[in-house]
Amino acid sequence: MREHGFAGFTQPRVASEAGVRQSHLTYYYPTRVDLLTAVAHAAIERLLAAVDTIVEASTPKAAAARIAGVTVRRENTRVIMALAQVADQEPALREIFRELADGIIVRLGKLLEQFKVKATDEHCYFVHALSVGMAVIHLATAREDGERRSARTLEIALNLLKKEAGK
Amino acid sequence: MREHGFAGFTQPRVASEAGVRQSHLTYYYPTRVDLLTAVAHAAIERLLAAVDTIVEASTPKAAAARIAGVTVRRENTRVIMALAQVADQEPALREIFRELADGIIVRLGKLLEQFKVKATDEHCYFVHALSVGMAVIHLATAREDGERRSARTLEIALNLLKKEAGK
DNA sequence: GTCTATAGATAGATAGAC
DNA sequence: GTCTATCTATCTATAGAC
Repeated sequence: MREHGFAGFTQPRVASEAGVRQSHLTYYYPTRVDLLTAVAHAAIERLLAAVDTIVEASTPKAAAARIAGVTVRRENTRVIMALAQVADQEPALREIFRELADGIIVRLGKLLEQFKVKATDEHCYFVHALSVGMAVIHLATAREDGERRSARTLEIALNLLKKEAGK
Repeated sequence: MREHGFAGFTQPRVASEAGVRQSHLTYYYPTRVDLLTAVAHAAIERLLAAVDTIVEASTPKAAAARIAGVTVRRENTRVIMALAQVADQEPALREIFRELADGIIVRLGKLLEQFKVKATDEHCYFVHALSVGMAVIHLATAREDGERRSARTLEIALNLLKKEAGK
């Protein structure tokens, strides 16, 4: 999934990568959705861990750079995006994505508080959505200046929030 | 694609919906990518038209509401997201998405200028990414308060930009 | 030029061997 | 419990009929 996205994620391929027969894979994951659910859990744990390292940033500029770094990891975006599409059609995965979203909001809350920025859920959601959007746009357009652009835009956003809080 | 997303978009289904045989569909669109490219052109034209109606909004609040309305049209997001994933793997579609991104930036520029907001490309990109992110999060989580949340967040964002410009 | 029968490949799932 | 041969469904693409 990291390489070929949703379309490339098939039982035969996964089995082959894992060194087992496709027919054996279905013993552990009887249906395709079972397998996707397991992948979703793993991917989300990974992503939240990445967000945790962002929270450690000490300045808004450093945080912006770290978030930008995550948004341009295309393999990462590819996986989450593929899973998001499954979530759109599968209630089980949707639940996992709600937990992911909540987890990110909590972590961003800590980050913003650290910078003495007003950290309501709405402000956290704002930063979250902005980051997701940049990641998706980067995946689809693959522009070379993606990371710089993301970092600059995040800096602008965090600064705006800071000024808002300063009043 | 509007209903079942990327996974449901197959030649047999499209052909059936169109009232022709699958084998006939391949006469007009020899390969799957040809078909996807045609769909991308149509979807993007549609989306830009929607953005055009947003630009007509006379107040930031009205604009926020209209953008929020677009972000929660799930069938819409489903299509664009599916195509974005194809773009990730197909250079031909990537080019189309770059044009889409540029088209949106231009239109948002007009919108922001209308509100006397500093409308650099970066500020437009900011609003674009924020909107994309909200749409994707809404697709994956399907929360009921999605539209209100989107509208509120966009209002906050536009207000922040306005204050920035007021200085 | 328009359309279809058919091929060729690959997907996901199951019944059953060990 | 672990693993596989095999079945069925479905997909994309082509060669060729009209």
